[in-house]
Amino acid sequence: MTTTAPVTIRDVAALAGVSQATASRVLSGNPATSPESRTRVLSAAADLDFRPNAQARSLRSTRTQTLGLLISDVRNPFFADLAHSVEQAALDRGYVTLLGNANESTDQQDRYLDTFISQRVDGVIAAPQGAGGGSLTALLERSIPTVFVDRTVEGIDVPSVTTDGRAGIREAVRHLAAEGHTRLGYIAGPQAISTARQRLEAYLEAIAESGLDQDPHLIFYGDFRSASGAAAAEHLLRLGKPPTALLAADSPMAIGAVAAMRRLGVRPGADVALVAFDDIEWFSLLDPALTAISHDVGAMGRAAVDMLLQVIDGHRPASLRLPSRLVIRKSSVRESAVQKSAVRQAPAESAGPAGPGSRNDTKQSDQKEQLE
Amino acid sequence: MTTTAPVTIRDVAALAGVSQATASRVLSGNPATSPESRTRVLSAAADLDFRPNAQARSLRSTRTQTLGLLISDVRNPFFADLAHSVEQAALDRGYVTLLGNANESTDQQDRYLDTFISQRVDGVIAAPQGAGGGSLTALLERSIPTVFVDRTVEGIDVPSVTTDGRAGIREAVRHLAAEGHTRLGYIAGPQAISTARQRLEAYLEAIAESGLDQDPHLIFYGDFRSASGAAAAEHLLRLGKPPTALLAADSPMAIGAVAAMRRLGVRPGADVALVAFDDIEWFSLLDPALTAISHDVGAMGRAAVDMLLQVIDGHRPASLRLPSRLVIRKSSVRESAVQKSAVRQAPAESAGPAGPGSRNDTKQSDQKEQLE
DNA sequence: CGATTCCATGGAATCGGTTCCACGAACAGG
DNA sequence: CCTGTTCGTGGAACCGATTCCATGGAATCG
Repeated sequence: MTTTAPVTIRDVAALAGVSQATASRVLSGNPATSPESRTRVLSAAADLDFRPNAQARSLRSTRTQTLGLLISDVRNPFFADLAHSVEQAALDRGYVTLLGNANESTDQQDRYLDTFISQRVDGVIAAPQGAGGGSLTALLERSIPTVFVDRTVEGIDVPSVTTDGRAGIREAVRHLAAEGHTRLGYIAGPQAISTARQRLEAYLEAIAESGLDQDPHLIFYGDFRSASGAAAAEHLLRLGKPPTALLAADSPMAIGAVAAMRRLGVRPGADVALVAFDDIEWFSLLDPALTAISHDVGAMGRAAVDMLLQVIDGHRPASLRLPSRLVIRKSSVRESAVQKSAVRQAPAESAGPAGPGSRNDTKQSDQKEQLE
Repeated sequence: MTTTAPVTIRDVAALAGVSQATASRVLSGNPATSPESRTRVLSAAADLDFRPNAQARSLRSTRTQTLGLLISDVRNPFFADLAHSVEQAALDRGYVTLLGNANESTDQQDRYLDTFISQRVDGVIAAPQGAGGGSLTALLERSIPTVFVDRTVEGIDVPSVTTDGRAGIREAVRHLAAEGHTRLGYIAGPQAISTARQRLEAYLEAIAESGLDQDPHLIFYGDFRSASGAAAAEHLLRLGKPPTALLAADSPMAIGAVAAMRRLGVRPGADVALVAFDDIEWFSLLDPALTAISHDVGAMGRAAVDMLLQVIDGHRPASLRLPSRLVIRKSSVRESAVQKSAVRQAPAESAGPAGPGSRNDTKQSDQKEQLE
């Protein structure tokens, strides 16, 4: 338990027989160094197993090589995917990621943004919620490079990468209309969140366009978590004139809806159609497989990092809207029981590269194949 | 774009009419301050919207209020849950979490551990992999407080929170034996990881104990990712004498196995039984619902944080082994087609509080119920 | 060959907090 | 009334890097 004093750059310089300044230049890649001192410093650093103190470094240089990622919940598979792609893209460019879970709470969001400010992160990628107040303003007042991802905040003008849900939702509504549904139930997200507002708006437009029933009782406001999706399904399916199809504004609520339908003895697909916003790897494994509005989360995360680095470099990149599209599976297609059992044995979309097993292709790095 | 100089504690002190030292004492909660100067400093800080520079603070105080969490992949629901609980528990105690995804790669693990060292995190919670070499050793040589979670490394003696998989696996094997299976297929994890080794060992013991077939061809070594689970199922089910039940050592591989079984036209439960290690919220939503070995991830994360804080305080807490237990669902129970359709409408375990919709009860904080 | 540029280098200032230390005032005890 | 604590305070050192600036030697140029 001898607490040996940590190795500093002074020790490295001393061992290498050069000044502290030279050691620093070598170790931070400054070109103004002779090959001679370069080798001496590097070998001294290696001998001492020197690890520069990031605090000291960034105190002077005002760059931390750290970026903050604010999301609402890692347990939501969509955000887990997003966190993963952001983190990997950042790592590739030499940044580490500080992760903050707002837990769909504005207080905790502020708490994390404050932390990001104190930590002097070089930039922030945020899936924000609520209005523009609080620490979000503090962030911008300090002109800390920021980009929004997935969500935006009205009135705050920062570059963003979002999904254009409109196309997917319109496709979904048309698809359900084509299947003969006229009364759809919509499980909306919390209207404090931009994506929830946009999806609801797009939905309302789409049902008007397709001439479907616009009864406001068919809309239930959830909170983007699974429990509220369950409550929504129960409520909607117990209406006097229940809908024959449900559309959930995010995947956790769709999961909740599936659970509630099971409890109520309602079979998704056969009895009531179900469509989810956000496609998740294993949605195709449910029986019936879940129809979903899909978008490319990996691309979204990488684009957000690229964009943020541009902002850090002083540019002002244009916002990006990524497309969404409907992936039709069994949960929204009427069919007889016979067809159904046939389908179960060989589901339509499972053979191709879109199948669940092959979805890890974002980066086919080191897939050890097997070895028995 | 007027880049105003950031507010420092000097500015706060000047406005409050006290010295820098006093301002610092007030702002860091040092009791040796008069109520008089306390109010003056606090109001000055508020007026200027002062945010202390965490770098400067921790450079001098050698405490960063930051801890590093190293996991292998956030996209694995088990680790997402773990990350969430660790992060929340840490936040409650005033720490922020630096998240590192090793991506099941030792190189990336080292890269993140190096970052943690450079960032001078106050402690590290790691689900490690590989042998004890590399940056793991560097961490311990610097006596940086560390605890292992979920996994351990042979020969490295740090406190850990792990799951005792033995009981769950034995239960699972007995259950399958009782269902009449004699040839089980086992989808093992990579043997560089402690949990994979332990689970395999427990499995081998259990099948010997239950007198089941010990044919080594029935064991397939995957990599804890879904693609390898799919490969495993395909391989095992195409053997000359295929197994009648599969046991997967983690949930992504189980998901891959489900996908592969679908592709092969093999019905989980009815044709081949399937049991997964790690229970996931929506496993009960699959049809048939997946039998799984379950453990309390939230408790694991919280315990890891508690333990780490004790190590930081200079104590030497004892390691903790959390229990696992088998949750039997339809995927491992033989039944007739008639029973099956009845079950689909009201699955056995969905009514009670263990149902999927209610699984968010780890912390029933602010569940907005609904509002329509 | 002398003047000028180039370049690697070391000394010292610096980033923005925390903390050591000395000091003076207030207060309690004898 | 004098001594001994206690307590809040300010000045200054300090944490460990980066970076400004001056310097001297080598290389280049007229």
